[in-house]
Amino acid sequence: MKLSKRGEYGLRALLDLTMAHALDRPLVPLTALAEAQRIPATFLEQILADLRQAGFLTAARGKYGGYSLAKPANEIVIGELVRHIDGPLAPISCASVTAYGRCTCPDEEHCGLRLVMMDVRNAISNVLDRYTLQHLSEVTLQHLRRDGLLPPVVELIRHLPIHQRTKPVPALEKHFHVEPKTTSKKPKP
Amino acid sequence: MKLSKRGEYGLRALLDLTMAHALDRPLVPLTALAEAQRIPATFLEQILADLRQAGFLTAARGKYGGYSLAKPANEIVIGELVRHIDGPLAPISCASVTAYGRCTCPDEEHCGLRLVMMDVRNAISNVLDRYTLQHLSEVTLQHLRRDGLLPPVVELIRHLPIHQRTKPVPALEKHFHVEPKTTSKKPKP
DNA sequence: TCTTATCTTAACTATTCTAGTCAGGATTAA
DNA sequence: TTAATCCTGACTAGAATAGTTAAGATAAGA
Repeated sequence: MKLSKRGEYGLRALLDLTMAHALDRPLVPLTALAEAQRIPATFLEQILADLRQAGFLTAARGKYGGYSLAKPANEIVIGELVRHIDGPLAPISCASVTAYGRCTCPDEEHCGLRLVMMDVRNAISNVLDRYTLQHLSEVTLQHLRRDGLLPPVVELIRHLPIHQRTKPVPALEKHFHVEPKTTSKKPKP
Repeated sequence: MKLSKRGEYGLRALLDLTMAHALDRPLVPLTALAEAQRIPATFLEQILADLRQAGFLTAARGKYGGYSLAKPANEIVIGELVRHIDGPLAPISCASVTAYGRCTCPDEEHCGLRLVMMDVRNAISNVLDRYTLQHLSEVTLQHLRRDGLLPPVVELIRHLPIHQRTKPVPALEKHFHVEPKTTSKKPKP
């Protein structure tokens, strides 16, 4: 019934990212996530690259780049993350709702084991599909606040400038071709 | 969140054994279990040997030998079987009740991931620790009866003589729930 | 006693999975 | 131009998984 290290690391990193976002640091470099959670950086790189390709994250390259959540934290369900990283929730394939497959049992229709495993599957889903990154972030931040602490990852990126590279989504650019912006000069105060 | 093949095969074989017992065939040779469930016999041999050493089964060697449950089916809890074969129910060690171990996370005390995984662990336990082989056997037999069938394993051993090598089948225990025998002597009528 | 059916034990193997590492490249801010 | 970042793909050591193989020990029945 194990969650893999990949899964554990991925979730921990996303949780840090969510908390950082909640504290106005929506862009976090991988190194900070890896250091805060003591995850081997090159391994985490793999994991986050995968989560980006799956649409959970966005990344900004280059100096002062990093990762951000691709959607609001309350739309990222833990169960979906676990399914993406570690596969179906059900202990055996014939008990899976989202990824049903026949098991090797000769008579699935009458199988009492299948019934109990379907109950297990639903019990897991009732937890993991109920909560989002938002929930985990809130409860963790609340615990930390009670002890007067901030998430370590936020401490680690305090010194970095806040770069507004998480540009406002260019709604019109998707519909029109527009010339690249000419550098308009700001009047100095 | 997977159950291993070992776990699946072990549970299927035990369930067959329980149903056979319920139908007055408490002693089943490995070959019948393997054939009925389409499990490689030599692999199942390994699994049952382990379950015997763990005290869930007894074995009778020699001709007309086989395996039997070592205790009444209503005392063999599915969760314990799964724990024995596949390890703790909790997805990560820091969420385990019966086998707690620190995970690699730097701040377990405030970890929201741990909380959700403890909920998952409890949800799994609430299913697997509630049901016994007796329950699974009953529901499976009921399904089979509804379709006018017997468990294949029982068909497979019909031709074998019933050898009273294990303790006499306690006829009344099937009809009444009786407490495990205590050492206190009851007055004889 | 001999044969046959059964469990016992231990070692062996092939494949896949896990948990990473490593090298080189592309992109961006300063 | 340089430093900090993400990107991609290949690589690997070790463990786990799912078995197989071989040489016994035991018991029933002829």
